Amino acid sequence: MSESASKVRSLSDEQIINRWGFDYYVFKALSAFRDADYTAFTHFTSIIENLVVRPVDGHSDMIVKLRCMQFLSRINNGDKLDLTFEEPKTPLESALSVLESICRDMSVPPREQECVKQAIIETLVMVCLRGGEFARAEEVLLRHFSDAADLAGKKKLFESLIRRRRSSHSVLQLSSYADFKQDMLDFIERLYRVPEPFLLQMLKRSGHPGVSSEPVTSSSQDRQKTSAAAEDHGSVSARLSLRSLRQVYGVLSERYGVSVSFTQLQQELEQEEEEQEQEEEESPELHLALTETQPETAYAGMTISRLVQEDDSQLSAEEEEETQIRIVVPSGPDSDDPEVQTPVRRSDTQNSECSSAQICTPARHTQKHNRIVLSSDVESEGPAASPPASRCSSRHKQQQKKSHHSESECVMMEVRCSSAQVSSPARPSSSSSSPAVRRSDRDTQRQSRILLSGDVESEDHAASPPASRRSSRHKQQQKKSDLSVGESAPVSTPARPSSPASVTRSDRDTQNQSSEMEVEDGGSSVQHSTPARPSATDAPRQNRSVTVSSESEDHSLSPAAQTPRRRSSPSSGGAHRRRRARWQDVSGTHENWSDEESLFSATSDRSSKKYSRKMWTVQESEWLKEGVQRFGVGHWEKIRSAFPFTGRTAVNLKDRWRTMLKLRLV
DNA sequence: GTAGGGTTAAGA
DNA sequence: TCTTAACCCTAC
Repeated sequence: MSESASKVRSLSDEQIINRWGFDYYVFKALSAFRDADYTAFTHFTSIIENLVVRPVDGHSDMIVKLRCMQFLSRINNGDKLDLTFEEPKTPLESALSVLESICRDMSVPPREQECVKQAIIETLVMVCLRGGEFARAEEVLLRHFSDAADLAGKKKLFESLIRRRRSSHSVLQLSSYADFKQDMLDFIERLYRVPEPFLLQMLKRSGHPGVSSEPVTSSSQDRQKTSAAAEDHGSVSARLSLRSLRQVYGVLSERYGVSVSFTQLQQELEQEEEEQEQEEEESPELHLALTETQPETAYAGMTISRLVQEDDSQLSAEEEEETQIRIVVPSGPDSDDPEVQTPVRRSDTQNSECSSAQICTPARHTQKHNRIVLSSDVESEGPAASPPASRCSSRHKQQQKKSHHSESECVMMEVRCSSAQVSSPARPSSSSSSPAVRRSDRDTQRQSRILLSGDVESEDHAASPPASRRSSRHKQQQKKSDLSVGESAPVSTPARPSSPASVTRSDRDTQNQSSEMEVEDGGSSVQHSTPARPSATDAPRQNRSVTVSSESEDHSLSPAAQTPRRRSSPSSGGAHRRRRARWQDVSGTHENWSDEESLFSATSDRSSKKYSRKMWTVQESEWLKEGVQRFGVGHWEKIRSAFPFTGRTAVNLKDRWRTMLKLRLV
């Protein structure tokens, strides 16, 4: 067998399946974008974002796809001037950077490149003007706007509007932002046509009725489809004979270069089943929960519970039960928003004046509501265009809800961290990729996230001085060993009130564990070599889960995960504690993933610039190594833009390289 | 943009 | 309190 084939064989089931999932969600995200269902788009990018922190079989076009997603995410948020993907750039400026990378990686005709660039810049100027940000408009105009003769008139006009502080002008209304988004999508699609994903093909081949690669058309439809798909999935698998499955697998695995044999998979499956059975003995409900049929729980609780069940076999039975109960409770009257359901659609905005504020608000609302949604599992979207005032009221609502549901939200965060990492459809993207889910003990970052997600919680989380942070950290650490994960509420300090954020620590840890994404890009896959570092009392990952499987063990050996900075609480007691200990053990640090790390998510609040530390993931280190191989040491900027680093500067790369050299990792 | 020394945050 | 990875600052 060829080397690559054996490499493929060495891939874990998770890597392969994540790759399928990745392809699928990229496909869906593009479809959603095409249908101007930007809410769904952000949901999908959020899923992708979470997916890629898990080990993924990184095939050749993965980076291209990631770039496209990055680009569209920035475009999608381009009318929100208060968001940033990379400070201090506006989303559209970030889009320009991504565009450069795209153009570098793929052969884009210079003419088209220039056109797209110019379109972005013009739109950015218009967005600034519409939003009354004249200084910024001027800056953009000076810094980016082409001096080409044919654009001189337009430039002059913009200059004049800036001078006169005019935020409305016929020119500004000529094109809507929604049109612009679609133009950018056209560009991406011209550049790279995403093939139909393997999973869809599988589903089609299974003869499953109603399966089409048609894009989602609206979030509500999406919901229906999603839930239908979820329901149907069970029946499909039930209907498929082993023989036909083997045939389909044969054909498709050949096409997609998956050379894990069917028999091998079967064996693994059997093995897993055995292990599952063992687990089942310990937590029979978990197994039950994995079935599609649900007890007559409220609708609202169902999907979330399934999410929990499908993914989080780490949850013990008792947790499971508790989780379900808690999730269902809040899905009361205020769990949905009647005024919602109006995504920004192209048709809507075409005729409208389409001021940036108008465009902005829905997304914000979405982001805000998502958290609620998450706990109620009723997807809702923000009102199409609500004035700031209504935002405020909705904010209050949110806060009220928060106080009511803080407990359940805690659970939700827990749910997310273990199960919904990859799959929560209700999870907002951008900021949302969870203000609260991310590193919570970073005031600045939390603050920025919070701001981004609609300022909902910002008041509660005023930045605290380092000292208090430290003390709160200590407190947490003290409590850590006593607290079970879901009980984070008591962990409250002025700096860190009891909120989902407190849970995020463990959440973070999980993410850390999963952060070492092994992209085996093409043939150059390099499993990260383990540095000879003492790995403390690495409690074995005894709580193996269906999702994490033995993968995580490999990862735990990675440098990032192996950093001695762990507070491994002695694993004693119930599953809570065991799991927690495991997270702590493999996490390396709770800060492996920070806000900026999200591939598609924006952060905001450029003002609060505080030193926050973000550990390097194995994946990033791999990129760096590859970059150095490709471009040579010292070309940090080139390397940075050649890989989808997020939140990393060239200097960061240089520093990391220095550290890697020091640690003899290279 | 990069190199290299200094500083800081956070785990041991 | 020590150690160290990540980050900052400044000179080039």
